[in-house]
Amino acid sequence: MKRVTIKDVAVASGVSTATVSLVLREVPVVADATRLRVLAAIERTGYIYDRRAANMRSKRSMTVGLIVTDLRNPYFVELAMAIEVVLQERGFALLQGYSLDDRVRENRLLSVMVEQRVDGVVLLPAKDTTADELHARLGVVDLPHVLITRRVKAPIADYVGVDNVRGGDLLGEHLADQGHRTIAFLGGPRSTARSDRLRGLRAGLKRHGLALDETVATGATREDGIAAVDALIAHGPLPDAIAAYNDNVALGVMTALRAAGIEPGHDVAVAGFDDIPEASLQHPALTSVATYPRRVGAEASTLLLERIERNDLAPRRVIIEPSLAVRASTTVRGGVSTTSGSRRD
Amino acid sequence: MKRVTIKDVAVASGVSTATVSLVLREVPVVADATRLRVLAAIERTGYIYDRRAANMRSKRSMTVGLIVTDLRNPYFVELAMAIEVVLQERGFALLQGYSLDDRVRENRLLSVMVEQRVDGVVLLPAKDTTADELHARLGVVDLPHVLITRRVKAPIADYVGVDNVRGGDLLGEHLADQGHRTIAFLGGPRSTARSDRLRGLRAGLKRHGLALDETVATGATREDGIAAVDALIAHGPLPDAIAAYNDNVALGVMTALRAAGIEPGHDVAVAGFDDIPEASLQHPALTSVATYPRRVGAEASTLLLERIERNDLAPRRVIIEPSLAVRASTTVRGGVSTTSGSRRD
DNA sequence: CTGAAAGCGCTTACAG
DNA sequence: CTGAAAGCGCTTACAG
Repeated sequence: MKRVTIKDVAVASGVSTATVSLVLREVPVVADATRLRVLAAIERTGYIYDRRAANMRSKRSMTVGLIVTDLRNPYFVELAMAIEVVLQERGFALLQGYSLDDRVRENRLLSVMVEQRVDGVVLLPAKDTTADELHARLGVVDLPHVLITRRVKAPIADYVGVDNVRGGDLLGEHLADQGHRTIAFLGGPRSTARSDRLRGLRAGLKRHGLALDETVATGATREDGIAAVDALIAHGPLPDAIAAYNDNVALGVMTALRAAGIEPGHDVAVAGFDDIPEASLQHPALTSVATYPRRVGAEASTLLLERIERNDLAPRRVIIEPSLAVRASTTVRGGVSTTSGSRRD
Repeated sequence: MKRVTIKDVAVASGVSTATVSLVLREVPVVADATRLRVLAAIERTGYIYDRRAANMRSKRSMTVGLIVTDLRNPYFVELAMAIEVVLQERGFALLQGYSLDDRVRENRLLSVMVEQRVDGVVLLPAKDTTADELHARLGVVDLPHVLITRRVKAPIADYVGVDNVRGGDLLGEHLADQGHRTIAFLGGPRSTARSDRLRGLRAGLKRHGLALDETVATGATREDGIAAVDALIAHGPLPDAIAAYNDNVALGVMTALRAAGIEPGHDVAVAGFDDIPEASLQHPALTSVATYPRRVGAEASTLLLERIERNDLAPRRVIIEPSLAVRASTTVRGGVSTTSGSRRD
């Protein structure tokens, strides 16, 4: 059975294909009587619009690419879903892929997206992606794109991220305020996010005359948090507080402490970054630096849509201000009991 | 600047566009000398393949649609990522969307995918999706598709899921074996998965002369688990064991118990379904019925690829056998201490 | 092994 | 307000 095309509809309604096209795109020039006749023919023939053919001719694809590293981090899930919802509403289809933090996979995904002629790309770069690489893939073909969350050196693209230095600083201040004197930082892959968080944390603590015990960079998973605590316990006395690279790691930290008979929040304070939904749903609830993935996603979508309209804009940067969600995991031990609510953006 | 096309490459290398096309598709008939000349011209001109144009002519799109409800459930994340990896390897681009369990959103996503002429669709149906609807969207246009995880009534499509009755039965047996006498089932939206799990659980318990206290159906989130426990506590004495609709709910259950000063695993046994990665990373580690999302994803991908090749196959069903991952959350109290390892598929 | 021509299903000027 | 013709960038028969 042959596919029904615009031509069949034209014949069935006694008009030209151009007129059918006008009706389909709801261009308001068509006379009402004609329009109704065409719509009836569409109904009758079971015609289905071929957006690919349309886009091919009109040089748009109404498709956007979205690459994140790994959805097993709830932070990335929030980000991806926020972007999907916004772009969906604007009529775009989303070509999505996961780089698994692997440059080779990332490159392959970008190639496919370029060959499929997406109108633009939102990219959370793999941890070792370079600006040169992005230029070769996207810059050369002049494809609108915006980077999120992770910076690359010498960027020449739009970027949306959070002020991680500020976030670290907020947390440092808070931990010092709560009377914690020895603080360790655990987990996280070497990245701009990690070094920024660490730097801010140091600055916040320093103002109170405190320093930081850094431990080795690892990954960003719960397993990494567990491993880091196991290593910490093997090494010697525990710190008063543990600041984790992110909430995923922090949740691993809480599990490992508990497994060792140490009550998180009570015996050792624990805090994380991102304020993923799970953070407020722990007991004790986890103090966390909120980094607003939904807002990052919304901003990134907006920037991309603007750039798709006109790609001659200078590179822009949107930096989201973090905030601290104070909860029981850092306040019980210090004695300053707080009934801080959860917050969601 | 004009886009470089196959025509430019043809001119630059002194052959016809047909020959360039043969080179691009690596059809092995082209003479080596010619091939090299064309490849050089591609390099020189900076030509980039337009897969959309190619697909349009050849009636394939090399694109597959994937719709899941909500990535905030780690089970769906595993599923989505497994499918992405398999199809990516086979050269397909993935158009992904989230229905948020909303039929209207699901329908819009399906429309877009159909209009974009995807080669096939993998769908995790929203909870109230009907077979009629799917037929109207997909059946009428003869679009290959496979349903996963949730059944719809009177299906006429390929389906991959897990044997939830069997899973419930395994858990019922285990809880009875461990000496738990009063058991409650908490959470979950009304769906085939829920009623199957419940039915199996009842059967397993019944063999040991035990019955089940069912509570109301809710959602499938941690919040739902917390709310269910709060209601349970308000109502009266706690059961020996709580079987949660899924691990998400079970984790909420553990949090709520702990917040009430009740130690999960020690004071009340807790178990879930799915064996998401977090399950084995809790303390106490969570007993869970493993439902193998990665395997479901892999099977679904295979079925879809086969159906894209030939769509006249009769509907097929693949039912994955669940297994029980026994951990401390159900074994400590019963005294039968088990050092069951974690398992991942 | 290579080329000339037609065609995939639309939209886009351009006429009228 | 509507139509005839050309064209988007490829692949597909068909010749030779």
